[in-house]
Amino acid sequence: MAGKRVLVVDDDVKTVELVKLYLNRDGYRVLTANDGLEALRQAREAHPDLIVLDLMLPGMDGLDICRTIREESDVPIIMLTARATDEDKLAGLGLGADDYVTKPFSPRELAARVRAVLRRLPGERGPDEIKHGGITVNFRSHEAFLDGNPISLTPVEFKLLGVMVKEPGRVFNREQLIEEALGYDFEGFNRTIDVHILNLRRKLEPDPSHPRYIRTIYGAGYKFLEAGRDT
Amino acid sequence: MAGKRVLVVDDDVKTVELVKLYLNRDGYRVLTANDGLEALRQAREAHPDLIVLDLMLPGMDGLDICRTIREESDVPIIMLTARATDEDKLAGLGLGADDYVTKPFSPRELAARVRAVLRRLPGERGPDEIKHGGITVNFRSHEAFLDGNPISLTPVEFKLLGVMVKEPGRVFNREQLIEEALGYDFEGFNRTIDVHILNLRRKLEPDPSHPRYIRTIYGAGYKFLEAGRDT
DNA sequence: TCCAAAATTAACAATTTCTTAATATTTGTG
DNA sequence: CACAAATATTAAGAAATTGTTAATTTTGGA
Repeated sequence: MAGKRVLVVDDDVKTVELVKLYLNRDGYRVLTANDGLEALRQAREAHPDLIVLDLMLPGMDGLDICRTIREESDVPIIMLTARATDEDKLAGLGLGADDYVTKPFSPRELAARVRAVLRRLPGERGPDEIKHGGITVNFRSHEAFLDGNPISLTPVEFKLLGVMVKEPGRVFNREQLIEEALGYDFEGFNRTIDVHILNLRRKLEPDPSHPRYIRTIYGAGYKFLEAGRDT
Repeated sequence: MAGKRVLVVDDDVKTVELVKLYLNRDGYRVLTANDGLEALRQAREAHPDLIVLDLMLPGMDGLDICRTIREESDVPIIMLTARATDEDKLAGLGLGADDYVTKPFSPRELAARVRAVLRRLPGERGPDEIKHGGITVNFRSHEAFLDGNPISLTPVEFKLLGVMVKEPGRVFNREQLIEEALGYDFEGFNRTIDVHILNLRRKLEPDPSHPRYIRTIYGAGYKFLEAGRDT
């Protein structure tokens, strides 16, 4: 993951610079363009891994740019717009935008969305079903099982488990879990995660006070234990 | 790393001199400015590696300066301010400040933050796992192993070992270890590190009284022995 | 709109870790 | 070898983190 390239297109230089700053901080290489033609040129020549595209552009409309780029490649696009109507949203998504951010936006949130879109890129989507130990998570049917028996999870619980189960052994801190399970626009208390973890454990741990699947890493976060390991 | 340049901007001459003294001591070359216009001129002409910027300036507001500088470069900025409200903090960070210190501040802490910001600049992060001799440190899973067997470390112990293991053979003095493992806002006793090192040794040294991995350098600090060396 | 389920927050308890201080040991030096 | 300075060790109290419960707010559907 050595510095993916992100093309940021907006006619407002300040906006572009602000976004660039935040993306740089996340380790991305940032290309910029201030109008539609320049955006097209960059998209064709540099083949960025993702494009952040303002809907309102001088000369050529953002929707046209989006459509044109879409005809030439599958690069993910995050739309940026002042308008917030559902029609715009649908139009943008219909044209192949992967996400949608309305102005004024927090650069922090945009950066989170860029991370999210790029993260779910490689290999499109993972397998429909993942098994580890006695836990089975089926993303297609949105079901979870413990030793073959279905367990009923709330949406947040399902996402939490899903995120951790995809990378067994990896420690996720609360901020990471919030970003994945509660959404990057969540502004609340990060210990909310604790309660969801607690509820998850009650549903899937044989002995919730001695967790076998979801382990706490003191001072760091939580992780789903890789299968077979018991330490 | 030959003397990075830091621009310090504050209308109070004493403050500037105090900060300059501490930064000089750390080996930085320090430029100074007492008002907004001078700050802008310096920023444009000298291209410093980092700017310490007071929020309250005569003539031009610090936020305006910050915004203007941001339009012209990606130089990291540490905000300095008497106000401490969350809105100010957000405004500053939204404008691209990299860190925030509220007055009155300890010059020691400011210097530490300058080091921290400059350190995380080259960015990215190292490998997920590092091995030396019988020691393995996995940053992804937040685990450490001795000859393949997991050893359970506290957060501070893990950070300490992690820092040293990344640069085997390098001596770290107590202040450096405190900055990395306890945080640059730590105000406590120097010798706290000794206890953590002791506890680390108990967990990972086959014979803690004859350390093989974490060696004491009398009068200097500690180092993680490079693999294969035994002296 | 109203209800039920879910999510979030707040408060307090339980646990783990950190820090300090006091004492012992080791190291370097004249 | 003796002395001073630096480091090691121990144990206890302080601080931080997490677990848990319960009350409140929000959400989504009938």
